Amino acid sequence: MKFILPKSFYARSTIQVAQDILGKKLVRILDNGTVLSGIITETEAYQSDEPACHAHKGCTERTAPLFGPVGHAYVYFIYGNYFCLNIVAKKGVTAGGVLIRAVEPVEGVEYMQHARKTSNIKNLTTGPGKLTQAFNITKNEQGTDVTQQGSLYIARADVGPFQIVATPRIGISQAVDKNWRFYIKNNQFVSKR
DNA sequence: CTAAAGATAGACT
DNA sequence: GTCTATCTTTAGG
Repeated sequence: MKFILPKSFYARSTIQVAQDILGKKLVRILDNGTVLSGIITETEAYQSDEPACHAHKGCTERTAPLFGPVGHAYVYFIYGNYFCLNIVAKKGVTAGGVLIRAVEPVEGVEYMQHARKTSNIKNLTTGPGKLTQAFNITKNEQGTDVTQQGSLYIARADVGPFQIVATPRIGISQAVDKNWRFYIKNNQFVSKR
Protein backbone atom coordinates (compact mmCIF):
# COMPACT_ATOMS: atom_id res chain seq x y z
CA MET A 1 0.00 0.00 0.00
CA LYS A 2 1.31 3.34 -0.94
CA PHE A 3 0.95 6.38 1.24
CA ILE A 4 1.72 9.47 -0.75
CA LEU A 5 2.20 12.62 1.26
CA PRO A 6 -0.74 15.02 0.64
CA LYS A 7 -0.48 18.62 -0.48
CA SER A 8 -1.21 19.80 3.04
CA PHE A 9 2.13 18.33 4.10
CA TYR A 10 3.90 20.91 1.94
CA ALA A 11 1.64 23.80 2.86
CA ARG A 12 3.61 24.47 6.02
CA SER A 13 6.75 26.43 6.81
CA THR A 14 9.63 25.43 4.57
CA ILE A 15 11.84 24.69 7.54
CA GLN A 16 9.20 22.48 9.15
CA VAL A 17 8.77 20.50 5.95
CA ALA A 18 12.52 20.13 5.49
CA GLN A 19 12.68 18.35 8.85
CA ASP A 20 9.51 16.31 8.50
CA ILE A 21 10.38 14.99 5.06
CA LEU A 22 13.43 13.22 6.49
CA GLY A 23 12.78 9.48 6.67
CA LYS A 24 10.17 9.65 3.88
CA LYS A 25 10.54 7.78 0.63
CA LEU A 26 11.43 9.33 -2.71
CA VAL A 27 10.01 7.18 -5.53
CA ARG A 28 10.88 7.41 -9.20
CA ILE A 29 9.20 5.40 -11.96
CA LEU A 30 11.17 5.27 -15.19
CA ASP A 31 9.58 5.13 -18.62
CA ASN A 32 10.54 1.48 -18.96
CA GLY A 33 8.81 0.64 -15.69
CA THR A 34 11.90 0.42 -13.52
CA VAL A 35 11.20 1.48 -9.94
CA LEU A 36 13.78 3.46 -8.03
CA SER A 37 13.31 4.56 -4.45
CA GLY A 38 15.22 5.78 -1.43
CA ILE A 39 14.76 7.14 2.06
CA ILE A 40 15.41 10.86 2.32
CA THR A 41 18.30 11.37 4.72
CA GLU A 42 19.42 14.94 4.15
CA THR A 43 17.66 18.19 3.17
CA GLU A 44 18.06 21.96 3.18
CA ALA A 45 15.43 24.69 3.44
CA TYR A 46 15.37 27.73 1.14
CA GLN A 47 12.86 30.54 1.14
CA SER A 48 12.52 33.84 -0.65
CA ASP A 49 13.02 36.07 2.38
CA GLU A 50 16.71 35.21 2.75
CA PRO A 51 19.55 35.98 0.30
CA ALA A 52 20.80 32.42 -0.27
CA CYS A 53 17.60 31.39 -2.03
CA HIS A 54 17.38 31.43 -5.81
CA ALA A 55 13.96 33.06 -5.54
CA HIS A 56 15.21 35.89 -3.35
CA LYS A 57 15.68 38.39 -6.17
CA GLY A 58 12.26 37.78 -7.57
CA CYS A 59 10.58 35.46 -9.98
CA THR A 60 12.65 34.40 -12.98
CA GLU A 61 12.02 31.80 -15.62
CA ARG A 62 14.16 29.25 -13.81
CA THR A 63 12.72 29.75 -10.34
CA ALA A 64 9.09 30.09 -11.41
CA PRO A 65 7.99 26.77 -9.86
CA LEU A 66 9.08 28.01 -6.42
CA PHE A 67 6.41 30.68 -6.64
CA GLY A 68 3.75 28.24 -7.77
CA PRO A 69 1.66 25.65 -5.91
CA VAL A 70 3.34 23.54 -3.24
CA GLY A 71 4.16 19.86 -3.73
CA HIS A 72 5.78 20.37 -7.11
CA ALA A 73 9.36 19.57 -8.12
CA TYR A 74 11.87 22.30 -8.90
CA VAL A 75 14.89 21.03 -10.82
CA TYR A 76 17.81 23.23 -11.86
CA PHE A 77 21.15 22.80 -13.54
CA ILE A 78 24.32 23.94 -11.80
CA TYR A 79 28.05 24.15 -12.56
CA GLY A 80 27.58 22.86 -16.08
CA ASN A 81 27.32 19.23 -14.93
CA TYR A 82 24.80 18.68 -12.21
CA PHE A 83 21.11 18.84 -11.42
CA CYS A 84 19.57 19.54 -8.03
CA LEU A 85 16.12 18.43 -6.92
CA ASN A 86 13.84 20.59 -4.79
CA ILE A 87 10.27 20.22 -3.60
CA VAL A 88 8.19 23.38 -3.38
CA ALA A 89 7.02 23.91 0.21
CA LYS A 90 6.11 27.16 1.91
CA LYS A 91 3.76 29.09 4.14
CA GLY A 92 3.71 32.80 4.78
CA VAL A 93 6.40 33.50 2.16
CA THR A 94 6.07 34.16 -1.54
CA ALA A 95 8.40 31.34 -2.54
CA GLY A 96 10.29 28.50 -0.92
CA GLY A 97 11.41 24.95 -1.30
CA VAL A 98 13.26 22.00 0.19
CA LEU A 99 16.46 20.82 -1.46
CA ILE A 100 16.88 17.05 -1.36
CA ARG A 101 20.59 16.55 -0.73
CA ALA A 102 20.83 12.82 -0.08
CA VAL A 103 18.81 9.60 0.11
CA GLU A 104 19.43 6.01 1.19
CA PRO A 105 18.89 3.64 -1.78
CA VAL A 106 16.07 1.11 -1.32
CA GLU A 107 14.79 -0.14 -4.69
CA GLY A 108 16.50 -0.15 -8.08
CA VAL A 109 20.00 -0.22 -6.65
CA GLU A 110 21.35 -2.05 -9.68
CA TYR A 111 20.06 0.65 -12.00
CA MET A 112 21.63 3.33 -9.82
CA GLN A 113 24.97 1.55 -9.85
CA HIS A 114 24.80 1.45 -13.63
CA ALA A 115 23.75 5.11 -13.89
CA ARG A 116 26.44 6.24 -11.49
CA LYS A 117 29.07 3.83 -12.84
CA THR A 118 30.08 2.68 -9.39
CA SER A 119 29.16 -0.26 -7.18
CA ASN A 120 29.89 1.60 -3.97
CA ILE A 121 26.41 1.94 -2.53
CA LYS A 122 27.46 4.75 -0.24
CA ASN A 123 28.56 6.77 -3.25
CA LEU A 124 25.32 6.45 -5.23
CA THR A 125 23.04 9.10 -3.76
CA THR A 126 24.98 10.98 -1.08
CA GLY A 127 24.87 14.42 -2.66
CA PRO A 128 22.46 16.62 -4.65
CA GLY A 129 24.12 16.02 -8.01
CA LYS A 130 24.68 12.34 -7.34
CA LEU A 131 21.13 11.47 -6.43
CA THR A 132 19.71 13.15 -9.51
CA GLN A 133 22.08 11.07 -11.63
CA ALA A 134 21.15 7.86 -9.82
CA PHE A 135 17.41 8.63 -10.12
CA ASN A 136 17.72 9.87 -13.69
CA ILE A 137 16.17 13.20 -12.76
CA THR A 138 16.59 16.00 -15.32
CA LYS A 139 14.83 19.17 -16.36
CA ASN A 140 12.08 16.90 -17.71
CA GLU A 141 10.98 16.50 -14.11
CA GLN A 142 10.68 20.27 -13.67
CA GLY A 143 7.25 21.02 -12.25
CA THR A 144 6.26 17.41 -11.58
CA ASP A 145 3.54 17.11 -8.95
CA VAL A 146 5.01 14.83 -6.27
CA THR A 147 1.66 14.47 -4.47
CA GLN A 148 0.32 12.35 -7.30
CA GLN A 149 1.44 8.87 -8.21
CA GLY A 150 3.35 9.57 -11.40
CA SER A 151 6.96 9.35 -12.52
CA LEU A 152 8.12 11.04 -9.34
CA TYR A 153 6.50 11.21 -5.93
CA ILE A 154 7.15 11.08 -2.19
CA ALA A 155 5.51 8.55 0.12
CA ARG A 156 5.46 7.80 3.79
CA ALA A 157 7.99 5.14 4.73
CA ASP A 158 8.18 2.54 7.45
CA VAL A 159 11.24 3.68 9.36
CA GLY A 160 11.94 3.69 13.06
CA PRO A 161 12.43 6.78 15.22
CA PHE A 162 15.51 8.86 14.57
CA GLN A 163 17.13 12.08 15.66
CA ILE A 164 17.44 15.13 13.42
CA VAL A 165 20.59 17.22 13.35
CA ALA A 166 20.59 20.86 12.17
CA THR A 167 23.70 22.47 10.66
CA PRO A 168 24.54 25.38 8.34
CA ARG A 169 23.83 24.84 4.68
CA ILE A 170 26.51 23.77 2.24
CA GLY A 171 27.89 25.37 -0.90
CA ILE A 172 26.38 28.83 -0.48
CA SER A 173 27.99 32.17 0.32
CA GLN A 174 25.12 33.98 1.99
CA ALA A 175 23.09 33.49 5.15
CA VAL A 176 25.49 30.75 6.22
CA ASP A 177 24.61 31.41 9.84
CA LYS A 178 21.21 29.79 9.52
CA ASN A 179 21.06 26.13 10.54
CA TRP A 180 18.71 25.12 7.75
CA ARG A 181 20.41 21.89 6.71
CA PHE A 182 18.91 18.82 8.32
CA TYR A 183 19.94 15.20 8.30
CA ILE A 184 19.26 11.95 10.12
CA LYS A 185 21.69 11.41 12.95
CA ASN A 186 24.00 8.39 12.64
CA ASN A 187 22.87 7.66 9.09
CA GLN A 188 25.71 6.87 6.71
CA PHE A 189 23.90 8.22 3.68
CA VAL A 190 24.56 11.91 4.09
CA SER A 191 26.99 14.01 2.11
CA LYS A 192 30.24 14.55 3.95
CA ARG A 193 32.38 17.45 3.06
C1' DC B 1 24.83 40.55 -27.53
C1' DT B 2 28.47 39.78 -23.95
C1' DA B 3 30.06 38.63 -19.45
C1' DA B 4 30.13 36.63 -14.72
C1' DA B 5 28.75 33.60 -11.12
C1' DG B 6 26.94 29.37 -9.19
C1' DA B 7 22.44 25.18 -3.54
C1' DT B 8 28.79 20.34 -7.16
C1' DA B 9 31.67 16.29 -7.77
C1' DG B 10 35.83 14.30 -8.79
C1' DA B 11 40.67 14.42 -9.55
C1' DC B 12 44.91 15.70 -7.89
C1' DT B 13 48.90 17.40 -4.38
C1' DG C 1 42.79 19.33 1.94
C1' DT C 2 42.77 22.12 -2.40
C1' DC C 3 41.73 23.04 -7.26
C1' DT C 4 39.24 22.89 -11.64
C1' DA C 5 36.02 21.43 -15.38
C1' DT C 6 31.93 23.04 -17.63
C1' DC C 7 27.52 25.41 -19.18
C1' DT C 8 23.02 27.27 -17.80
C1' DT C 9 21.00 31.24 -16.09
C1' DT C 10 20.89 35.98 -15.28
C1' DA C 11 22.42 40.81 -15.30
C1' DG C 12 24.08 44.62 -17.90
C1' DG C 13 25.26 47.38 -22.36
